[in-house]
Amino acid sequence: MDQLRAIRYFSTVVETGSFTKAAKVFNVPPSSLSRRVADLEKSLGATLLKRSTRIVKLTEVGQIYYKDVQQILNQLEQSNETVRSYQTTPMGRLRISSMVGFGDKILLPLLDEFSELYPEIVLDVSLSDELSTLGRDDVDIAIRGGYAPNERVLAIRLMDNGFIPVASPSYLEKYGMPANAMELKEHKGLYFKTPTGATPWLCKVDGQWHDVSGSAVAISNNGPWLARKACNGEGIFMSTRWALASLLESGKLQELKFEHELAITQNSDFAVYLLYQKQRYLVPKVKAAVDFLVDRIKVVN
Amino acid sequence: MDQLRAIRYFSTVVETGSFTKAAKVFNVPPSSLSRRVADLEKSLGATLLKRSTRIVKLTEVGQIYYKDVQQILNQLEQSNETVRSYQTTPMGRLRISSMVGFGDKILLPLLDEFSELYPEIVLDVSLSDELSTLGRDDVDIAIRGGYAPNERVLAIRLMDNGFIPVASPSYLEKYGMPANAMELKEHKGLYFKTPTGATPWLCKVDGQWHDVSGSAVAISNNGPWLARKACNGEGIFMSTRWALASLLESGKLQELKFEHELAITQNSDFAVYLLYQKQRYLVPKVKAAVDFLVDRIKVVN
DNA sequence: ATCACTATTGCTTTAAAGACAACAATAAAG
DNA sequence: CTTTATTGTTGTCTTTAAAGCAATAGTGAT
Repeated sequence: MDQLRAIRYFSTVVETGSFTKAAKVFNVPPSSLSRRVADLEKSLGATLLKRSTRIVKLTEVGQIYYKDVQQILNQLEQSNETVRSYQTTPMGRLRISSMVGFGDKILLPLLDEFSELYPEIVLDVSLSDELSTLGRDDVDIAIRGGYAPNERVLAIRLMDNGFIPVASPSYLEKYGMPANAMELKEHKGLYFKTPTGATPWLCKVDGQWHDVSGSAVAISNNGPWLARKACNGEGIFMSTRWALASLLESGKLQELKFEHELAITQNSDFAVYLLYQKQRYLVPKVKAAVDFLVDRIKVVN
Repeated sequence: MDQLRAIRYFSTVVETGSFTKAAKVFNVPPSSLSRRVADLEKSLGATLLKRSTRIVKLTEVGQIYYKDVQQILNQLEQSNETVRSYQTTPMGRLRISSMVGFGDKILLPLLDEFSELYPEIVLDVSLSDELSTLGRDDVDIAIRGGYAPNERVLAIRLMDNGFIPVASPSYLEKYGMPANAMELKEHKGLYFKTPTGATPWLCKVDGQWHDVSGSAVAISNNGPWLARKACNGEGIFMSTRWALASLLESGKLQELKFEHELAITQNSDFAVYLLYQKQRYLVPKVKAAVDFLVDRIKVVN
């Protein structure tokens, strides 16, 4: 029995929820799928699917097996691709996932340039602050802030990701420049929201963390909108230096500096990391992109 | 093409270093292997094996592919086993790996009892302080001290693994009881050696780590031998409380207590962990062993 | 230079999967 | 409650792919 074929059949039967639909995917009669899946079940000594003429659904073991097998198929496909593309020019679909802010400000402009260098690579970019699981094989390269990678995943520190407090000159004129971090509590705040929650204003004094957040004017996961509000003098805003760079340069916002530095998490090592599966570095398109991004971003930085 | 079969052929050709030898493993003529491997290479568009009539060896890509594929075969086999053994009585070979000291003192006695409970399980126990990689699928259950598991691996904290300093009454009579941790520097030391190196005497005072190791009398990875030396009054010894329990109880050794606790690593969370792949918990033999060990050790503790 | 062994190739045989039609079962529609 | 359309399975035939076997060519050791 061709177990792999049987597994592929089983897998798409699960996904389409029907033997006939799955049969169309493979351009074979439904009877083939029925037979192969039956073979597979026989060889495993367990029924994977509960069938009726109208509905097909997974049994308890079936669910387990489907999950496992899904991953195995992915890995096999990746290994095949690694070998197939070995020592060829970079080409094919490259799936990149990035944090929204970083993607807008830094990644996408770089990728335009990258596309010119490697026209045979088709970029498939997803911007999201939800941390996709990576290693679960749905992405070639991921860019995340302070993500703890597992052993199969390599992390390259791209740039610092420290948050700095800023406000517009008009705001500071109206409400005064806070003399120290503690005074921030009396100010108005525009808060950036990550998937793990809002980002408070924290300050470490004598080894002790203090929450110095002011009253909230607005909370959002949309950085530019908050930045505009900050420019309008609606409050103090904390964001990354790179996201604020242009506004700082034009003078629309200015950085607030304190004796004790601010942060938005007690985790000290807040940085932007580029993540990829280390074995995938052998695939030319992945290697090209990793090398390119690391080089460019480290130079800029 | 039955890719899986081709991969299995390829894999054992690599392992036996010969098409003919591999053919005997499968009870098929060598020509079959030759053809299937050739098919595989054709489908991958790369040569995996450099053949001459006398010698077969992997190409560069071949090595990569072999490694990947090995793991995939393992995972598939595990998934199949999971389904096959689903809801059967615990049976089959159970591979356990443990640290030497813990194995001798605690694990093996418990396993004797376990064997009586589950006579159909064949135990395959390896004691070693080298941290086997686990998750790389060569072991069902591993017991390790302070191992950082990856996401696929579940870690259950079994018991504390803090090191305590001990010495024989005779030693203390001769050299005096050290009044504080710093004085240890003037004493004689018996040092336990882990695969990552010897274990110094460390002491945290006011948030600052100090090495308070005394002059070395002996260094070994053999705990009992060092313990005997300590009983002979040859020096101060640091080891885990559970390893020293009987000697402490009999009074042959006594614990040295200081205001500032000692440790052998700056890592605070030093404990004995039981590790297993979480999906494997569905396999009855693994579930039986994990449940048994956790229950028994937590009760004792 | 010969010899023993090994991988490959051509051809035949055998086994397994695909194709097609008929059938049985079930959920929705009237 | 019956009909109907759809779906999964089963039987039989066809096609495809792998196994078997014998012969060949190449290579490292004697």
